[in-house]
Amino acid sequence: MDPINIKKLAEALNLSTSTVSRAFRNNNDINKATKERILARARELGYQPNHYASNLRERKSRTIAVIVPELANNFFLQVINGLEQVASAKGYHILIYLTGNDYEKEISFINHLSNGRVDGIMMSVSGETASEHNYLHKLRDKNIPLVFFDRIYEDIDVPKVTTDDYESAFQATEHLIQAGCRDIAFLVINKNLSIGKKRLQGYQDALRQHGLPYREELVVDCHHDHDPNLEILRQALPALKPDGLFAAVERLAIAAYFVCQEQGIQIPGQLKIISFSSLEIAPLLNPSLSTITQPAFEMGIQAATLLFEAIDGGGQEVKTGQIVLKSELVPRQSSSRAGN
Amino acid sequence: MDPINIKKLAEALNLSTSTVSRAFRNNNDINKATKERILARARELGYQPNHYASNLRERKSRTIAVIVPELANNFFLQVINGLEQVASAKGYHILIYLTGNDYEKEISFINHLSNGRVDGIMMSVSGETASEHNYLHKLRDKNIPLVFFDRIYEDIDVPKVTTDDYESAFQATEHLIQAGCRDIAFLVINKNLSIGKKRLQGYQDALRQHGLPYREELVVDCHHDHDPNLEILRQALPALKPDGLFAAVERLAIAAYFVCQEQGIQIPGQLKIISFSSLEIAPLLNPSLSTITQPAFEMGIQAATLLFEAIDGGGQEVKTGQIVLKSELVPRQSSSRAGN
DNA sequence: TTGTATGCGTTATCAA
DNA sequence: TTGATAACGCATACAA
Repeated sequence: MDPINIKKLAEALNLSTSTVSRAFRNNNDINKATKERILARARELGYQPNHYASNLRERKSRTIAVIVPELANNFFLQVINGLEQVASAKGYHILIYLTGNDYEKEISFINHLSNGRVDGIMMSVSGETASEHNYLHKLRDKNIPLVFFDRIYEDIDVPKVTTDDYESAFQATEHLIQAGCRDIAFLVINKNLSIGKKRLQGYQDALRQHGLPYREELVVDCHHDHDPNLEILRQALPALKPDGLFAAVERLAIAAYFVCQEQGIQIPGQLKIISFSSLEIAPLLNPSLSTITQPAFEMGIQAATLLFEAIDGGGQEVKTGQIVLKSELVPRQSSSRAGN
Repeated sequence: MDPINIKKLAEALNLSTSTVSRAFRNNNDINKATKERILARARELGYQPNHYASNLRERKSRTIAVIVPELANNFFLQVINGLEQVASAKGYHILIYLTGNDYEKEISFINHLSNGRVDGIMMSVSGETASEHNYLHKLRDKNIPLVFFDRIYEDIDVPKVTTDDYESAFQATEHLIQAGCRDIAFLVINKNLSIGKKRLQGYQDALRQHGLPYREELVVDCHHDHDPNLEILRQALPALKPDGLFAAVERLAIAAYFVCQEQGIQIPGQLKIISFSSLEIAPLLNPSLSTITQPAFEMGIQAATLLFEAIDGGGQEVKTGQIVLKSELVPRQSSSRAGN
């Protein structure tokens, strides 16, 4: 098939390309009847305006990018679901990029995307707070709005949507203390990353406030991947013999469950566990898992809304506020007082 | 900032746009030194070739679309992960579209994508086999390759990647029978959809082969959404009193677990359960869930590979074969013989 | 209400 | 090895 384009369609209708073009936009400078005629014929010939040509002309892509560390994670999934709802309602398309927690990849994506490929970017960052973020300035220079969610760089002045990480971590730790724990391990992937840091602080402050010592060895540095985490915990649990465990990320609680199963450690009898988690089936685990649940879907909606405000606002008055959503602590069996 | 483009960069370097353009492609018709100089200056000025202009010119988008019914599903997640691995290795970008199991949306996406927006499409279909699929012919007319995975339309002649649904369903049913079940319920969302149909057949044939009657009332039609499923099962379980339950989709097993918990039905004592599922934490459920696990990641890789073969092959010799991957039955406590 | 002409930023062809 | 030019398909300013 030779491809159909606006010119051929115009010829077939004995009209000019401008008129045809007008039929496909909400342009009122066109006769209703001709518009109908054009659309009818277009359907017949299978014509659709070429997206790339339109974008080139309009300098608008109607596309946004979402950059996340990974997909195999209920949290990001739900966020993307929220984003999708907002985006598709506005007729926007979504490009998805996975950094795999690789900082270099993040830089590469951003560079790639700063060429007008997208109208805006939503990102949960992969790198460490300490690292250089100059590559992000390019976006500002090019007027491409950026919104952070969950994992953020604090030194970059863009709109951010997070949850109350510090407070939730404080509560979670307090919850374990009140359940009778004294030696509470904190599992974290990167305690220098935005969220890891905040959650660590909440953990520390809760200990302090309840007169418990902060013991650095109880902070267990974990990995992004499952198998190394199993190894780490196989060593750490017998060595540290904690009676409480607070996981900063769902995946770490899962690993802990597996290792407890292996080593015959009773939850919550010998070890009480609570974790940040977006797992819908937390109640079905053995034992059911106490969670701090972040409003992930809502977060996607909010972040997307901020992003579209920036896009529609023409990048002029860039809002740079931070929205903090509340997480919910749901106690279940894994952290119940012994005997229950 | 006034935007930088190839022309300005060329001026700044006292070169022609053609030369600059060559520097950004693997074009050997260029002096190594000038190329270096161009790239250096480009970095300095923050120049990146405009994606839309390039695409318009080259008629290649280096972008593919993946259309899935939903995201909140470990299976699709893992498939997309596989796809992403293949695509990013080839420098392709991924657009993601969610149908929400809405057939109309699927049609709309396909129409949208038939304008050259993408170089290829990977889809797990949302509609019923019975419905009209003429909108898909447009893709063929426009030489946009399409590959189906998991949920397919059999009447459309494109490459397909599925798993051995019939055999797995047969095995799963047989597994329950051998565990002592006689009244085995089959939970399915759409028994007319490709996979639902195959799995139903496997279920039926296994019953027959083992001399058990096929009772239509034991086939429970479920919903895509969680809450309605709870309602359905709250009614169905007490009414049917099955001693075995085979869920065609992970989500249905989850719903069954919740309802059993509510109604105090013992798994596996009173009811044995097995389900298609890609849940990594199936071993941690209470009780651990017996699964038929599809090689989802592998499926993503295979489907993406087929897609790129079609894309790179210029859409000429369109392969239309079907790849069938093997699923794995993993027995766990939820279907163990009473007492274990 | 419709048509003409121009350019969006890039790349391919051809000539130098 | 480099440069001039045309074209990709569309949308807008302007003229009719």
